[in-house]
Amino acid sequence: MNLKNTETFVWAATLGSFTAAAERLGATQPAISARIAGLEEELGVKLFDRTGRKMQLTHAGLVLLPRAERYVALAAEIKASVGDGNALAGPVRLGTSETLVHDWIPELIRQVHAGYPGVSLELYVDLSVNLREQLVARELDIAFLLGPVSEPSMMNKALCAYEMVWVAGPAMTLPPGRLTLEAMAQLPIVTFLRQTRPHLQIRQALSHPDLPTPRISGSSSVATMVRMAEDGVSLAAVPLEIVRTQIEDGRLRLVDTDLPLASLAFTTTWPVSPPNPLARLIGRLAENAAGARRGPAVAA
Amino acid sequence: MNLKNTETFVWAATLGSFTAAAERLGATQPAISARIAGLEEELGVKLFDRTGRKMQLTHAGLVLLPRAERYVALAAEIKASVGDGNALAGPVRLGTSETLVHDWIPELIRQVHAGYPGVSLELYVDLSVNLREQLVARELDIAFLLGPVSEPSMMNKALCAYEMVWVAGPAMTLPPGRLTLEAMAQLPIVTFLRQTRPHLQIRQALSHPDLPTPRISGSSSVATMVRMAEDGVSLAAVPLEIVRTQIEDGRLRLVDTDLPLASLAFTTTWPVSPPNPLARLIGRLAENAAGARRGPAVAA
DNA sequence: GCGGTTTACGATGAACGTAACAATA
DNA sequence: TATTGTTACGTTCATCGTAAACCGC
Repeated sequence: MNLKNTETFVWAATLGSFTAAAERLGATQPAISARIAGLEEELGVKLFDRTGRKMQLTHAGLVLLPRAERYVALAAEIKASVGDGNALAGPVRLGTSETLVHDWIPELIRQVHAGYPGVSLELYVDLSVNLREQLVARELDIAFLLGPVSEPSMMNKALCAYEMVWVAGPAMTLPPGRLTLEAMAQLPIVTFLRQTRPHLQIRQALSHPDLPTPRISGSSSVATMVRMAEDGVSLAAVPLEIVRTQIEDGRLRLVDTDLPLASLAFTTTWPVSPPNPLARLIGRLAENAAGARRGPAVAA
Repeated sequence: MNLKNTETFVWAATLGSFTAAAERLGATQPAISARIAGLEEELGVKLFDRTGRKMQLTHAGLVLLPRAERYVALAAEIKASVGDGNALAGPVRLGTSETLVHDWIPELIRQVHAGYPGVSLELYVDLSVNLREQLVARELDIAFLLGPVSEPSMMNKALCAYEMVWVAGPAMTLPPGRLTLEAMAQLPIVTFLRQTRPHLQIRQALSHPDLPTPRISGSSSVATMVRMAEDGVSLAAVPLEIVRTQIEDGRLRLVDTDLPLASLAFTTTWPVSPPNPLARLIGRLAENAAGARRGPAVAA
């Protein structure tokens, strides 16, 4: 019961391909073949049915899979509870929305590097829709995104929420008082990309026959959005937490509008199988990092 | 988390000595040192405190031990449930009372060889008192003995019971009717060795000031006892099951006496730690073998 | 000095990557 | 023909046993 062979089996069974498992595990495909063959020889049973285009688990393989997952998980639990930080080692592919990168993600990375030197974080910053796909394809081990992801194979856990606010630069001339939808529809607006929830919400609210066609631009970069607002180019819809310092020193000002924005509720999302203890560790650390830096509670 | 290293740790921790673990695992002592060192390096913690005369588990070692036992047990469970008979392999040191060797032990050995070719049974036939000591010293993995063994580290399970009977050869001249204690005390008697329960029971019953000094001889061999009875040399106290064929074909006859003997209640006994799945397997097979061949139920 | 552990070292065997081969659709 | 898994082979690394050194009683 070689642990490496067992882990390889779990990945090959989950991904349904030796080649994919080889990529995931950073080994060559023949090495995966050899590991599975070794496991099959040790147990005296075939685990995969190799006839046909696509690999299929045999009955023995189906019986083994949940046990192998427990075996791998137990090994990780031992390393976590008995070993020092170096015992838990390996790459973790972490996907995250950009918003979080501007808040507590750097702190998380610091904590991981300090407490678990063996863990190498691979950070993939992308839109939640893309992160979702990558999770399903097992290209990510864990992600922080606008969730939850409604997939039976995915676990979700509420992580943190951000109040969305309208901001403008001091140079921008605005009508006095609260902005009406009519007034907003005439202003250039910048927020997240089209595929995101805030963007969709704004577009829906302002897409009304009685209103002029709104000019909403999407940015993949929070920094860009903030800069455009600071320069007076656009009204911007952004998380309050991200622009808190700019508001405090006057580079941006809050704008009251008739269009209150839903807050951004992030979740930690990860595949239930194969179990990835390193990913779970990152998830727990993220809870702390997010909790410590989270702003005041906000209604959804 | 190499399984072999983990198993080695469990044995070294249980036996409190690398040398003892080396003997138990069929390896040299430096190999054990290397395995423990490998585990310590992988976990980044010391598991044994080597200062002083005798090895001592560190805190980390104490935390690891129960987890390592679970790890080893899970690996064995996988082999048993997924693998074929060859997956479960290794030596099992089985201790047994001689009585059982004359009944169902050969059948058990046949079953093990047929169903689990990788398991090599090492059979140690000895008195229950000695088997008990060997179990405590972890020199046996499992034993069938006159139990139970009252040790916190031992598990006992009732296995089978044998009705004890008095038999004599056809040539022996006996007073008519039921034998009184007085009559018995004048006859040469053969049964198990002095340290055994039947021997003690008979000696106690016949050691009375009003009776002549009984002549009780003990034999380490059931075959010898039977032979002595057949030849008319002695009255013999033996398990009915062992002499059933001799009684049926007239080589021995049952003798009614005023001294009814307690039946022999055997238990399967094994150390709870380290967990030995192979030993448990043998124990379960023994239940079947003993149950299938067990004679009629007998009062204690 | 003695029982027991670690260190040193050479040999055996396991695991990997490269490359060539085989099979399936 | 393209994709995927297997076989062949040379290299590298881990593990073991023998032998010697080390250490606490």
